[in-house]
Amino acid sequence: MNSRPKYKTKQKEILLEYFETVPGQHITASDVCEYFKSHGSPIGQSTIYRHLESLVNEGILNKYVFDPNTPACFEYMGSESHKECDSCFHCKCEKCGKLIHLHCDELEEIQAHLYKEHRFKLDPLRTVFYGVCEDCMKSE
Amino acid sequence: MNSRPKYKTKQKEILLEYFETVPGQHITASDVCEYFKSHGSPIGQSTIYRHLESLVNEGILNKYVFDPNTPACFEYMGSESHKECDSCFHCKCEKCGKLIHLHCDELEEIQAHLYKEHRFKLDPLRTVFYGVCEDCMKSE
DNA sequence: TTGCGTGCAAAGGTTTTGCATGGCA
DNA sequence: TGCCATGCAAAACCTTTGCACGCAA
Repeated sequence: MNSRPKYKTKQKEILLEYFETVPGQHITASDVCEYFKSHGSPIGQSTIYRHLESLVNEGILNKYVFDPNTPACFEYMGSESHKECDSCFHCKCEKCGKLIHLHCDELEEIQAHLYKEHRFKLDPLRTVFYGVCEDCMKSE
Repeated sequence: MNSRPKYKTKQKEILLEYFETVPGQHITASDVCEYFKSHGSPIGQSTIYRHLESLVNEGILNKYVFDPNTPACFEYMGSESHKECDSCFHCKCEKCGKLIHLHCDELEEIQAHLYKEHRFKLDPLRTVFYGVCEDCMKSE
């Protein structure tokens, strides 16, 4: 729905290359900024934000927001559609803030159930399960 | 984990009273601010934010964040413990923004599964399922 | 050459913090 | 009286926007 890129630029190219090296990881805008700064090819932060937005619109990245005043996280979903994470939970620990990927078929059942019984089409990509992770349970 | 209120103050009292009048609705911090300002008993915004945080920690309010740069929403969950919503999904429609309460035993199964198989203690009060509601699916 | 892409700087809006004052117990 | 709670103002924070310059086609 927003500006579709018409030119192929160096910045966009290396940005995508970077994300391809960190599949399944959660990256913030400032992570990206730092990365390119420390690699000798800095990219302006507004450029980064603008690319992140358009990549999200294209479905190449996924965006997660956990709190205001906390940077949003972006995850590379592959340029093909999001097959890999169709069966992937995202769990966020309320104690330590850790983000966990769980690959599990159970999610599909939940999805099917919500759809059949409650007429609600779950979006697994945006849904985050909050709770307490194993490590933090131990130290409680 | 944060400052627990020790004194009973007027501000806290009327804040809770206000939330009791809007069960199931989504209220932002500035909504609260405006409400009390226009009712002749303004409350400092920092006070409001501090109370909102502690009420969330007590489980009396639930907090939803949809985007950074967009105010967080708060929902009254009942002052008694959270019995009523122990078996309650919260589903948020990405299209129309509607919030849906679903009462369903299935959640308990999900909870048990996450705990047993993945060592993750789900917090149903903070977890929101994102997706598309029935009405919006129809009009798609 | 045309106009999109870039990057700096500044604005924008929400939330947090510092600190002095006021109020509960 | 002893602390906690309050509220103002300012800071902090991430993100967006304005605008001039540069670069792809």
